[in-house]
Amino acid sequence: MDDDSDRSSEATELENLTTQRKRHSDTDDAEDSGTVNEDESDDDETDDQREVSELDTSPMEIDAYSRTCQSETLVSGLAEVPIQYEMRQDELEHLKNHLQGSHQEALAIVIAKAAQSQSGSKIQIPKQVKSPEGSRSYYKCTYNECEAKKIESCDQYNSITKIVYKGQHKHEQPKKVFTRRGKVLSSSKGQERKFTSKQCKSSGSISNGAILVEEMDAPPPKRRVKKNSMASPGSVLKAAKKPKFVVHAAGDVGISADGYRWRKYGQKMVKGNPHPRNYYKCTSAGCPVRKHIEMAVDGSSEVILTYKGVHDHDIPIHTKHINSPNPNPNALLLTAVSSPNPDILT
DNA sequence: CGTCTTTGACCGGCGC
DNA sequence: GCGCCGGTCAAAGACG
Repeated sequence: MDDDSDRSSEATELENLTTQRKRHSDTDDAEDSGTVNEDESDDDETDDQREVSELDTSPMEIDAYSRTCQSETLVSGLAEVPIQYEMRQDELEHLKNHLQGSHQEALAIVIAKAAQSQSGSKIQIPKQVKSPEGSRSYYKCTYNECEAKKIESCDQYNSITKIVYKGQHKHEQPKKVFTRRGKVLSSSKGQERKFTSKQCKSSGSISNGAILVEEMDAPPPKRRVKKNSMASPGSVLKAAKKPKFVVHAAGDVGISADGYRWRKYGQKMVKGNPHPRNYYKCTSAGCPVRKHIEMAVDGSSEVILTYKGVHDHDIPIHTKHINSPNPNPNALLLTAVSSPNPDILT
């Protein structure tokens, strides 16, 4: 089978996922929110998380609360938490240029930009105003009833020339750090170990382009070991060092165009998500890389891709998108994320 | 006929 | 120790 059909089959899979989402969309909104709340409370709830629940918050409010905490996470850069960051078109262009180089560099840009936009204590929603000299981005604190605003001025090279803060935050700076599933990773005693074992080395996102990239150290290996094949401690150690990437992408972006060939080896319903998670292996001989794809729980069309491991080979196909005059920046970013760059591991 | 997908079963980790 | 859960295996079927 050729590469195009590979991509198309995976695209079909994603289309199926999208279809499933659409099929669920009428009924799942209420179900989703209920499921999320229920699941997190009965499964992963920690003391700190209960603290959130005790605030009599709806699932959406909890989500908002966890998002509020994400900027803190970004600063520390050490937790498994999605970080939302809206990237402007000119920034995307800038990113694309850098993607021609190393993806680590590109990631650094995303991260830096995200850090810039979230350097305050809150996630802020930007509204951009362009001018010949550059652009201004308007941010508003998303915290309930908080009127604090930030105006960020950039020059034509997208360098931030001025940041103006208006108003005071009416709340404490959030200190809790949540995992993706709502686990509190820091701020309470006894969480430090887990914090370091699941740390996120770097993060960035493009929410408008709808891609969110997370890179994290792999958690301790959960792979089962066959009874008759004694795994050496060395191999376990090696597995433990497998990097893990989590990519959030909108359903309509070219997420299948990461350039590698994948073979589906499993599908599983996971708790807290009405949509199945699909498991894929890289089909290249000996390549240990795996990924799984699932639809986001929330009402968005977001698709969550999780990559495990590093490809020990080059991209097997010619990604003509990359060489085209107008490459899809999202596909570029995904290609960058999954490309076998050893630098990203260190 | 080879390759890929589907899907139920199995296994290990983890929390209680 | 038990049960739940996520991840993987592998047989069977589908497909080109």
